[in-house]
Formats: sequence, structure tokens, C-alpha cells
Amino acid sequence: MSLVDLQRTIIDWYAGAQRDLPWRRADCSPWGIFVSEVMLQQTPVVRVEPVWHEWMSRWPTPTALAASPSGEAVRAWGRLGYPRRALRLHGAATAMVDRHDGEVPSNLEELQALPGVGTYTAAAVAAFAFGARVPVVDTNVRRVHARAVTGVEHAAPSLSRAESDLAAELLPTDPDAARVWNVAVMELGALICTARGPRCDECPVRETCAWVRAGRPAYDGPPRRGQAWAGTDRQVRGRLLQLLRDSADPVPREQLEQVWDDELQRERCLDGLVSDGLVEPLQDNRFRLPG
DNA sequence: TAATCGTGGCC
DNA sequence: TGGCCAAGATT
Repeated sequence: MSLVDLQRTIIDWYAGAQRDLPWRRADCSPWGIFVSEVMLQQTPVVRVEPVWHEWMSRWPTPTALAASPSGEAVRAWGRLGYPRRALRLHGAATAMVDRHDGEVPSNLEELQALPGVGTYTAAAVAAFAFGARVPVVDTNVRRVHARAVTGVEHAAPSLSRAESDLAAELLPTDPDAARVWNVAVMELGALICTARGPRCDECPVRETCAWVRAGRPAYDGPPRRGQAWAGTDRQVRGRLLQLLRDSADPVPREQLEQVWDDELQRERCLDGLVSDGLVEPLQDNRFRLPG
């Protein structure tokens, strides 16, 4: 199967299988796409969708978000996880107001200069919001390429130069095809070519997939890092912040002390939240989300 | 470069 | 039951 055939096969599959997500609709603004991309960093679609609608209703433009206190962004973030993303989103909105006339910038350099925007998000916004012909490489895309082309079950823990080069080679030359290709490969990874239990029998490229042809060999690369949780600072930070999110008024220190027994760890985490800008200490030994 | 940073659902 | 995973960024 030629490269063009592979591209057409996946693009055709996408036409019939794509999910109807609000940030994919033609009337979605670049700001809406930008917000969705940040929310989707490490957070599943089903959890993002309701919060995204709330944000779009409350803050339909970068200017609107920048006019609210950063703590309101953290509160409205709810339980999406990694709340520093909310702070960075607020910072990005402020930067758009200060440097880009209140608009989402369209080129990669300006996008990546915004807080919370790395290689992936810059490419995704440039491609999905502005139609730029740039390879968009996320964990789904990396897995599809690893299986369909390279013939291994999982991509390596970190993005390699070879993977980036491969993604650039696979991107269709035609701009219209390139636009669909990026989202189509991502969707294939999200719906069919999943990390666990891939649905190879439903896959449009099962006949040519290098991993399937090799007999679906088990992963043989370096160990993939797990994510410890119980007893970690992340758990403590999560509890502290949840208390502050759920309280309309500033919270006394004694109340925060009840979410975790280990005083040393608790204080370290509270200090960390303050230095991160997620929590604001008041004069009277109370704490709140930044005002 | 590797560690850190939330949260919840799934097999 | 619990390890694994989800459209990563930052330091």
C-alpha cells in the first residue's frame, strides 16, 4: 500500500467514524480550540466537555478570561486535574490581550511562547484553528505510527527525532488533506488503536499494519513510567486545593490542617501551592484561591 | 533527562 | 483489586 493510499484510507475512515466534539465544529473560535487543547492535556474528552462548555459560556474570549481573577479560573477548572493548567490558561489569555490584540496568535513561535503551550499544543492550535500544514504529534499519533509503520506496540517514553521525522513524512502534501489527516490519525488512536485492547478487527489499516503483520509482538522497549499516587505530594495538594475550590470564603489554616496528618508534608505542599500561585495566603492566617 | 504535577474510570 | 492510562508542559 502506497503512502497516498494509507492517507486516503485513514481520512476516509475518519469521515464516517469521527466524534462530534464541540471544538471540532466549524463555528468554534480559535479561542475555543485553544482552551480545549489545554484542557485535553492528560485529561479524557468525556471529563473535559462539560467544563469546556462552562468556560466558553463564561469566558467567550481571551479578554473576558483575562478580566477575571486567576483564582476564578482555578475554581472553574474543577476536578480536571493538574490545576496549574488553569493558571497558565489565564496567563495565556493575559498575554494574548497584552501582545496579540486579544486574539489567539496563529504562528507556532508565538503560540509556543504562551504559558502552558508546548510543542504539541502549539502545533494543534496552528493546525486545527488556523489550518496550518504542520504535523500534530500527540500520544495517540505516536502510538498509531509506532504500530502501523514501525511495527512495535508502544512508542518510546519520550518523542524521538526519528518519530518527528516520520510524522513529517506522513503528513499529506495537499493542505486540505493535511488538515484532515492530523485529526484523523489522532482519532484512530483514540477510538481504535488504543493503548490497551486495540480493536484491530475494526481498524481501516489492519491489512497493512506493521505491528499486526509482525504478529502483534509485546512491547520490548524501556520501562514505561508509572504514576505513583497514594501518599504523594500530588494527593495532598489535591486535597488542599479541593477544599479551597469548594469554599466561597477564605479557609482558616486549622481547617486545611485536617485534610492531611503529616504536618511536614502538609506544610510543604501548602507552601508549594502558594509559590505556584495557586493559593494566596491572607494576613489573618487564612488562605484562598488568588483574587 | 527524568521527575513532577490531579483525577477518575476501566479491564 | 489495582496498575495503567488519558489531545503534555515545565524545570
